[in-house]
Amino acid sequence: MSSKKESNTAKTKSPEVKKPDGKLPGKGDHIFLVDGSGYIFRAYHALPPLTRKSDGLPVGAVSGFCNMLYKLLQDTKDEFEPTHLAVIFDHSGKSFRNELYADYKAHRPPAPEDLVPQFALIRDAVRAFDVPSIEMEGFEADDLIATYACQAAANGARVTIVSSDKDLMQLVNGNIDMLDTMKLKAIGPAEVEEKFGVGPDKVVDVQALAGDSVDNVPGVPGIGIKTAALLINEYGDLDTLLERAGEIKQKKRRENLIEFADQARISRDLVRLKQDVPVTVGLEEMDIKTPDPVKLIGFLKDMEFTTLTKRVASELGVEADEVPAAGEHPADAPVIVEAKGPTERGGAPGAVSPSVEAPIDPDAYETVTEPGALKAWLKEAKDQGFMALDTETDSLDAMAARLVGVSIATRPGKACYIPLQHGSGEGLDFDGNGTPEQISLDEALGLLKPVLEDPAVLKIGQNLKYDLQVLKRHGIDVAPIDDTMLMSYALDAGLHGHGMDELSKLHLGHEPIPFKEIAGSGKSQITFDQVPIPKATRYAAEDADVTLRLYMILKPRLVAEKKITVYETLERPLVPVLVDMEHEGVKIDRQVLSRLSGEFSQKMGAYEEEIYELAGEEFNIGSPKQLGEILYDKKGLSGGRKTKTGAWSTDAAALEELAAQGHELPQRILDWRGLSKLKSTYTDALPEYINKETGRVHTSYSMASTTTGRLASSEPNLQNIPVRTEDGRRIRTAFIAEKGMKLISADYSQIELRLVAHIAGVKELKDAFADGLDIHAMTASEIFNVPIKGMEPSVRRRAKAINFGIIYGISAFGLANQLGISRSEAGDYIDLYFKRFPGIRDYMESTKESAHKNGFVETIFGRKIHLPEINSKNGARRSFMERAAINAPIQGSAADIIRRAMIHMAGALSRVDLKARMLLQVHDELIFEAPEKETEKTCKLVCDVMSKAAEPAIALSVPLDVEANAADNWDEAH
DNA sequence: GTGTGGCA
DNA sequence: TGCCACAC
Repeated sequence: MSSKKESNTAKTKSPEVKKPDGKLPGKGDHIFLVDGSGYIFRAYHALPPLTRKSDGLPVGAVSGFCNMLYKLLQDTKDEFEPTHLAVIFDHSGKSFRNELYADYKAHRPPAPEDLVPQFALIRDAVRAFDVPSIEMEGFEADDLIATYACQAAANGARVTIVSSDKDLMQLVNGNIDMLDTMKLKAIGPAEVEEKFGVGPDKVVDVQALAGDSVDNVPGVPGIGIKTAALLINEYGDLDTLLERAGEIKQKKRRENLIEFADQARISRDLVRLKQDVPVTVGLEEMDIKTPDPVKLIGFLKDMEFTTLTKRVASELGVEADEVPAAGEHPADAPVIVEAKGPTERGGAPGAVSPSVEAPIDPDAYETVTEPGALKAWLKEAKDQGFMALDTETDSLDAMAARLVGVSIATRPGKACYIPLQHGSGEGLDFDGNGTPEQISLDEALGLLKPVLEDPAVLKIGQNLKYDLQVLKRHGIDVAPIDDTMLMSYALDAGLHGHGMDELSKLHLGHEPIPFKEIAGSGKSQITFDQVPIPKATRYAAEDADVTLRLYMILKPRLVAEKKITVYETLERPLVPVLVDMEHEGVKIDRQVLSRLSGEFSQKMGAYEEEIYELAGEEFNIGSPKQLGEILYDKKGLSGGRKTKTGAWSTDAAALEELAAQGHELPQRILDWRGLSKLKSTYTDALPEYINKETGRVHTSYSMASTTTGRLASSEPNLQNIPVRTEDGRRIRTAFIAEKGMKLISADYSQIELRLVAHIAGVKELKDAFADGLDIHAMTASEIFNVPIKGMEPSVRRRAKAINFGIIYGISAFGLANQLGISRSEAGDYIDLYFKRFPGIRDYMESTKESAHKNGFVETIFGRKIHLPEINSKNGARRSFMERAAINAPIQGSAADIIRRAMIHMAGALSRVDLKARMLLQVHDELIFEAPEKETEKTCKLVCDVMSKAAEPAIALSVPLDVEANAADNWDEAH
């Protein structure tokens, strides 16, 4: 141990002090386990908000944490002679306790916005101190601490838990104590007894009875810590107490103990810490090491903690000025430290600070063809904790694409391309020596996998969902990730698109090499594996380089513009969820579709004959131009409208008008059109999308193509499968469950109207939803002043149209069209509606006003939707944007809620061990495939997760009702 | 109001 | 490219 002390005062870094000695703590050793999460919150709340001077990055909690950790290391050194130390964090997301009790910690508000980005920085700080930073998915820090404490104590070591969390007091015994560094107070068995009225071994029983409002542990009503201690001291333990509860004299207390016995037992399971977590980091890895001065001081300097930097430097005997600022944060973010202006350039010589502005030069990229070279790139990524990543494939279909190559960027301007399957096509010979030189696919994947799956290496990409999909099919589960496309979306939805080329031009002023230029276009287009490797390197490595540069611009903006929570809660975590859904696909019955297709063509043939007969000639029914001429010019039907291009309008509304006049031809055209659409778009097109390997259809969801936050589905679009007409619904019967499985469809009832009630604060609507009333009938009754009982269906229909109109930012014009009434009549309806629900008019007016003033609106979760043309001089255009402004918070909030539900769902299902897979999302509906035997349980869980999806971020003033049904096909389940 | 896709 | 039709 004395040698340790010497190394603690070593003057410079040397190889041996960095090397862990790997000694397992035993007799005579003293291990310190720091409750990192507790530390973070105390640091955050105890200190005034502090931001980094150069760029405003919030670093208050980081500063407090570093000071505490440093002080701990200093203060304890002489007093306790610690030999081992680790900092243990909660893993984000839920723990196994939510499985026991869904509401566990449900009252916890989300972390403050300016604290969120500091979590990763604090983990970096721990690493900079060369202290192990430990966390595990599914477990809380307390359980890890309990496991390590017991292991070490069993081995004869002394243990000190650095925390003031009362939940950890159950662990205290002769070998284990606690230290509250804030109050500089040691907590031993006596202190525990003072707090709980019982010894540490009975703390769990007392907590089980008393409950905990902070963690939402239910306990037994009417029993606090005092009473609980009294009872436990009298009866010995919880089980005996509950068995003999009948003996208790006080009536209410007796009744509650009997009624809530099970709840007390669940509470005990919640508070009892797990001591057998399958930890992956061993105690021997916690031996105290002297930090590497370059790493530690580099980090502190980068954070701009001047005082602490000086203190640490003098302690380590290093000149702080000689150490460059880290310039980036391992495992999290290469944050730009330098200022933008050219005058700020030319800092300390040798300081390597990545610059987004260094010119982009495709000739500078490296082609990696040797395993050794790949290893070097990956080592750099691992050492710095991040890399930009891009994959090249031979197809745009992620479920069919072959991986052709991978590109990596580690710094702006420093990027490489690793060709993997070039030239495998026939007759290709790029260098005249047979196939191109490249690392074999298997060897490259073997090298890439540990880094791409390393939780300490951040993978940065542009639309990474695609790359994740491809790599998943090659056995690699990439994590953690950051996505520049989604960052741009969280920041700038509505302002512009979020594709790489567009972002590059916009933010970097650089136009990336167009794909066309290397692969050609049209008929002569080649796939990427056929592109000569030098050309491929220029293109592929540039994409990784550009992505990294975009990241360095967009990531700080998320913090500065307070969109980090939107990104972290609604964008980033959805990526792996969608990867799984797309990967899973949905089963489609080919026979059903082909039968329908035949049936539809037969019917269409019959209609065609009839149509030609009525028209007096044969023509292309599918051509609006020809059709208009036949109907209006030839047949001379009246009342035709012209489109803005001057052609006759032949849309459904126009044809329906003609049909209503008693003409037969337009009705037949409508019938024909309906079938034609069903046949071409669905029955004929869908089978083409059945994947050869999986036999299922894998749609692709785009996360950043709507302005409001909705997803969009394409190739094929499974969000517009017919449901309205009988013929259309038959297409849904082709979507089926695997044998032994069922499809479950769960949808939100009236979610957008509920959000209107919540956002606009309309009491009558909120009450109606709370009471489960028929909302359209209720609206009709209110505005037309008729009783709900015995209401005419047409009256309810009108109210329903108005309700929809509200969601869309109603205009008299639109409502008139919808209901087939005059504009003035529609205007009267709207007036009536607003008179009855003035809150909605107020909401619309204030939304428009703020949209005009700010140029954007927001959802209830803070998602921003920009409306750059809201102040357009063109009146029609402006009105259009105003309606979009009214609709966006409603549609967008609903989209946010279902995104949250999807993100929560994956964990919720696996926690209770249900095998169901989420397959599809259709805006307010989620479709699952579940084992027949689990359908009931799955329906319940799905409804539960969906209806609570807004919590705990938002407390909605309306309930979110969800309906779920199971069946063999989608039509019956819906 | 928000999308995707087929067709001329 | 515009029109039309399907979904929520």
